[in-house]
Amino acid sequence: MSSMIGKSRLHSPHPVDPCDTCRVRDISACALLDSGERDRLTSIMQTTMLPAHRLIFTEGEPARHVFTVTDGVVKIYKLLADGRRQITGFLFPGDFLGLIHSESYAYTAETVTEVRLCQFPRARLESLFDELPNLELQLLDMASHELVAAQDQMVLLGRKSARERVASFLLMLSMAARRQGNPGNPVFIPIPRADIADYLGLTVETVSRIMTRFGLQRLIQVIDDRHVHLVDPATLCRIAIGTWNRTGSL
Amino acid sequence: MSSMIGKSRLHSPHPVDPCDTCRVRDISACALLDSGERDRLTSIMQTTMLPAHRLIFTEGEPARHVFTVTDGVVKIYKLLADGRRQITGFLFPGDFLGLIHSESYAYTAETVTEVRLCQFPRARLESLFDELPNLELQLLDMASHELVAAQDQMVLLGRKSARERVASFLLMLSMAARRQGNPGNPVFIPIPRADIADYLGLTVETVSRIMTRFGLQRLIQVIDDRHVHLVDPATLCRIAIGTWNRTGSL
DNA sequence: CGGTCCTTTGACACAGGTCAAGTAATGTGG
DNA sequence: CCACATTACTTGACCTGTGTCAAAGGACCG
Repeated sequence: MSSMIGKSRLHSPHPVDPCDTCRVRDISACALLDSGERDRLTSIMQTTMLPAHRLIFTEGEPARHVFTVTDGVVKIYKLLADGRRQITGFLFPGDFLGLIHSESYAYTAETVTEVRLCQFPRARLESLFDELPNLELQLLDMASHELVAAQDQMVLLGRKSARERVASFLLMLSMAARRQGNPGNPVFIPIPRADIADYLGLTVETVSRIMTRFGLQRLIQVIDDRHVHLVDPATLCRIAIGTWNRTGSL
Repeated sequence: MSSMIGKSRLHSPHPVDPCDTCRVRDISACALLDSGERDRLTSIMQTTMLPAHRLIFTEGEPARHVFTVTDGVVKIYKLLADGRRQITGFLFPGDFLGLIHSESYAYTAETVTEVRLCQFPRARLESLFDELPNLELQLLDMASHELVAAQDQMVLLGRKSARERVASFLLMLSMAARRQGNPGNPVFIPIPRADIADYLGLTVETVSRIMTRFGLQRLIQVIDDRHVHLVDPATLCRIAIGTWNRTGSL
């Protein structure tokens, strides 16, 4: 059965305070837009800093803004009535948030670390569609990439073993770091075990046990809770994709 | 005029069945397009009939076409190296297939029943983007609905018990039937157990056992392999959403 | 110091997987 | 029409990977 770990702890109910906001720069990762078009975009956006463990918006809330993450890590999740939680994704700098074709958000978003966000009022963003036709294309592009990621996650959740899930997760983090220009190998894990568990469909205990086992098997070296050196990334990768069954004596 | 996200359905003058909003609709029936625009679309499309259990395209294959299902059921899935399979979705009439912003398909698509498809050459579809600006918006709409569905499926796969998954599945089928104007209650299950299992992240045996248990508990009445009467849909629904823990003596 | 939170570890339980057998429906060839 | 595969589904007995529960160590903090 599923876990119902620590839901209350995670809900610090402080929505975005507009007073925190101040206008800054952003590129918003739109390769399709030229500089004039980007200026048009930046003109309607607002930058916000949020501390860790802060709600950005909740499932069902009217969707008034769309965001991009410019710094830090955000998690998005859905809850079942009894508190079971599934984290459907982590967002890193450059990722888009709240792109939902409906009046209300379909999930809850919360900061994991301290986060810098760019906020676009949805109404004004949509009014730019006529003006910036490439914008829609860009959004479509993003949505279909998210869809691909979602399908990979369904494979992970439906068909992978716990070891395979954890291996996939470590490699995912490593790649995310590299994409941001950070070193991918001593992997920095800005995400607590409870969130990893709820992302992988496991319990904290299982995640913890697998990490120690990977350590004993010399696949990784656990530096501390938040830092892991990938000693044998090739094997980890084969574990992650489901080629590699030897559990070893451990 | 509706250049606003979500306008097509949510701001429509007619009240809509909430079930309707859960699914992507046929692109050529798209509300955003006028009849001339629809003609433009139909001019580049081709209709095909396929028998059951036929590959439509495979993961990794160059994505040359985009499809809509007009009749029958299609499954899309991904495989792990050792043959484990995760079905990431079933497509019913009106659903869109192959909407991928990349050179190759991200998953395999196969007919479950006999199927009628409309085929659009991707290159020609994309060249219509300038001509029919609403088309992109419609595609964005579809993609974001699929994304919502994908997130629900992640909750199911990551956090729901076997009973909860099977209950969710039966209700999903019932709603899909109703959306197509068919009776939703004696549910017709055009999908073999093996496919149900690979969709729910279970085994055939477990699916089978749960179905009989639901029968013994008078929640459903199994007419035959492919027909089930939902005797107590309310309880099934509470099971599906995770409110209802009594396993009963069975 | 004594709390609180996060993580790890151990002992144990159980949901669901595995393996194997049995039944029913359908098709196939003679 | 009958043997006889073949395929799909169910059922039972058993096993195992993860979940559950409980405890303990560290880090941080007022």
